[in-house]
Amino acid sequence: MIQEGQIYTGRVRGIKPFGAFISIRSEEKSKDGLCHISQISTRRLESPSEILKTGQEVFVKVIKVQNDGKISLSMKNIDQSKGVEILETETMESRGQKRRQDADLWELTQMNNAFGAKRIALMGNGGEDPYAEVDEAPEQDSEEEEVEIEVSKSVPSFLKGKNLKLDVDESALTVTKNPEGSMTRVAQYGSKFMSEAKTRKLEKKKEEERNKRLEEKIRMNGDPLNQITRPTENEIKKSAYEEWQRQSKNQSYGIRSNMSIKEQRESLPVYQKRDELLRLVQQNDFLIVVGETGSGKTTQITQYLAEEGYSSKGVIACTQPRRVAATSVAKRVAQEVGCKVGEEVGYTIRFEDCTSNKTIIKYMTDGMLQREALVDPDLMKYSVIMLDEAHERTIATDVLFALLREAVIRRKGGLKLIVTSATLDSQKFSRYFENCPVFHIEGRTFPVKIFYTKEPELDYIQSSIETVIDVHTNNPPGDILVFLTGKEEIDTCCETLVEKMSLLRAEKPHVSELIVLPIYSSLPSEMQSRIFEPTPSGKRKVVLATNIAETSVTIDGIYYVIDPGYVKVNAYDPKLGMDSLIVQPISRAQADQRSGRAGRTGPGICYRLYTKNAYLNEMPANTVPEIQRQNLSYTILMLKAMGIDDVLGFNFMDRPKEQLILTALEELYILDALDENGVLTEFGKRMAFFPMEPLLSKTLIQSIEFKCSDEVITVIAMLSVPDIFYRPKEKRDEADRIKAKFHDYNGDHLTLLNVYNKWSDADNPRLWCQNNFIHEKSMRRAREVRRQLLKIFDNLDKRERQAESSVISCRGNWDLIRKAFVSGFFKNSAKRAATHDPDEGSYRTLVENTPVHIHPSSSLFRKHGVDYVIYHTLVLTNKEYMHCITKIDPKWLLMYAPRFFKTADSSQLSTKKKTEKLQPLFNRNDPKENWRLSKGRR
DNA sequence: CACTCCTTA
Repeated sequence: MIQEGQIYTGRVRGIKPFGAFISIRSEEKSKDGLCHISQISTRRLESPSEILKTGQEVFVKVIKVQNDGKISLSMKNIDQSKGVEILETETMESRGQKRRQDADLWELTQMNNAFGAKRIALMGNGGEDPYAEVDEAPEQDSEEEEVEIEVSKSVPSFLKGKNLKLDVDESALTVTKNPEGSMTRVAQYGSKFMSEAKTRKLEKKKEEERNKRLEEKIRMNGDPLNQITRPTENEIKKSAYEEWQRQSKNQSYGIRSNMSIKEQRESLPVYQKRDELLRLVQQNDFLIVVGETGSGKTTQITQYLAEEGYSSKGVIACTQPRRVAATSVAKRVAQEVGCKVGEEVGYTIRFEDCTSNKTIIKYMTDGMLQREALVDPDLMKYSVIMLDEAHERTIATDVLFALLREAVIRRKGGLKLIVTSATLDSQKFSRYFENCPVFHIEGRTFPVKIFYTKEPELDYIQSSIETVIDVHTNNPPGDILVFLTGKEEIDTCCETLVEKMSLLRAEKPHVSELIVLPIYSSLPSEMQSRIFEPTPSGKRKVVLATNIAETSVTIDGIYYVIDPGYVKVNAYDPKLGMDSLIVQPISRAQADQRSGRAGRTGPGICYRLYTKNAYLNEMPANTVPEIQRQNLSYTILMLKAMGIDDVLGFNFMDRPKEQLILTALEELYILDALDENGVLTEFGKRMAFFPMEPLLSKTLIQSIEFKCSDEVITVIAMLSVPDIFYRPKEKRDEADRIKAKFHDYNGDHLTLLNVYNKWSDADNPRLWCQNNFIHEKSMRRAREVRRQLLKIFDNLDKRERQAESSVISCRGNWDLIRKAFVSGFFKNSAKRAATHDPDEGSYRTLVENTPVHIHPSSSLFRKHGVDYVIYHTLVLTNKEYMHCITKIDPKWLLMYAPRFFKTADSSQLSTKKKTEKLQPLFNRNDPKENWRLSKGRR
């Protein structure tokens, strides 16, 4: 018999990313003639493959032999040369030694089926491989048992003494400059017009349902909306085509083709300052460039640097916050240089590396350079890096600020950094970069006349609509751009404008036609591109846009901008782990950016639907940088992976609140990416290989142990793209019905898997998407993410010297997929509220007990018998909604997140429940207690 | 009964 507490010789049977499988020799067979291989896991900083080799003999201590024959092992404090226990006395241990031991602890994990249990037959002297492996069938879930679960977070030593509890005030978003101002109040209460439109819509729907005859009548007479838009749509298309043909013949190439590329380049404002700019670059390692729009900085500065010879010392890089910007600028510059994209001039974005060894000018996304800094912190292949559009302050740019600042200093003149900024914060930028000079290049835009309202507007939707109609009826030709906060507002405004215009034109036939077009990111791209069609003469176009039209999309021919002064901003609440989409007043910088959109093709006018006083006194100067209002766990993991341990002291230009960093650290600790001392674990290192949120990378790695990585890769690819379900206004119900065909009983993660599988099986994927109301673009993107993930898995296998691929299919055992997600997303778990709860259908999160709701788009919406769930994200919009939800068995929380959950206090349980209760409370920190986790699972 | 925007080997 194998004895507890004894040291045995074992043999390493296989090395896993986490640890190893170890088999133990024993004199006697176990009851069923089988001996178990146990899994041993490690938290060392080295990879297990660096410590152990397959076939190697090791000394292990048996901690526990269970009734079913399962064995718990440990290698902690076993002298591997002698096979004896190292006994230490407490007094000898200095604090430092203790710490090192903690970090080196070989942690033991009781093997169970979910973690890839294998049995080996013990054959005696039969001559066959005594270690031949026998796969054990995955255990089916036993019938439901009631378990009460509560959170039992332990605070790691590196976070002890830190204030992890937040004050209520602090957890809420406070970014407004003037919380008492009229704009803030309006933002809080919302538009009366909107809420009225909403109730009107609801009533309308009710009426329609009640009276089918009326519906038929409407159909016979024609829907008022369609009556107006349909004939005009054809007209637009026809005349737009004619217009386009006329323009492409004479005009659109007109100005450009008259000028040679050389002449065009020399006509840019930046050309006048070429020599001065190059002198400053030569004299300084850091340089701030304030380049207004139309100055030519993005396309020219890189070329000047290359002409000046900087390319001989390394690649000249220029970062952009968006993928399209990186590719389109690279194409333009390649044209100017006279090469193909990918030769001397290239670009690198995710999934697309269009560079070669000839490339000397490289445009890339800021996120891409951030990933590159992870591999090479000194960025040795670059001689100059230009952080373009830095005033947008994306998280990647902010991180690069600090990383590049250090890299430039370390490389002592070998690397130059150019940062572009807006006028407003150029001094701040200069101070941060060692008081470097600021270089101004004037832009080339047309003047924009700005009008303010005399009184504060109480309903910005209503006044936007009124202003549009006013401009249309009274002002000379020129298209209108209106900035609204979201899809719902835009749709309602579109409808109202079309209605109002038809009434107006019936009354006053001389009023010209107004073409109303919406644009927001979730609109399919063929609908989006309609805004670029030129306006037929004699008509006017009004584009209702979200802030997508501030930077990402530029529409030619806009002469009027209507700016109500609000945006929807995402503010992450670290305490609740919840994104909040809140309507807020914009910043002054943003207001200026918006008005600038009127002056691109000629002098323009901007109507600001707020007072000048509000602009000056209620609006903050700058938008709060993203790094101060997002979940930072991915960013912090990257920093840790770069060897930056003191993230609290990291030199951010605008430091995020300590709470935001602390909760990110805590999240990483909970996921086992950080150890007790806040040091990156081997597991965390592996997580950093994946370009995604830590919750996702943890799930991905765990899925190997759950033997369902193939499927989990697909689901995570689907989670990493924008919403795949398309819901056009007219065919909403049909779309919903078709979507329901994909629903899985257990929730949205598996629904996504269904969709992906059906899509990849389809003969004609394009047609399939059309028929099933699915965004084809997102699906193709998901396939790209999937491919990338497969590659990363492959690389990890090579790194771990794994012969077999760790991409494993669960072959239909989809419970394993849900279990894998529990092991990553246990933090995002919620429990159905008690049935007597007044708010029926609501849930409460296990971590903070926040009331939350199932989003109506979920396949679990209004489903019964769903008591425990995990969710992908929590977003506060109209309500606190969980998005992408999957039903789970609460026992899984105990099994796969044992450091985080425990069963509820036994005194609260009924006697019946007590007998069924899975586990007594145990000491999570004692490896000897780990065996309890899977006891009772038979 | 429902969605600001963007990115990441």
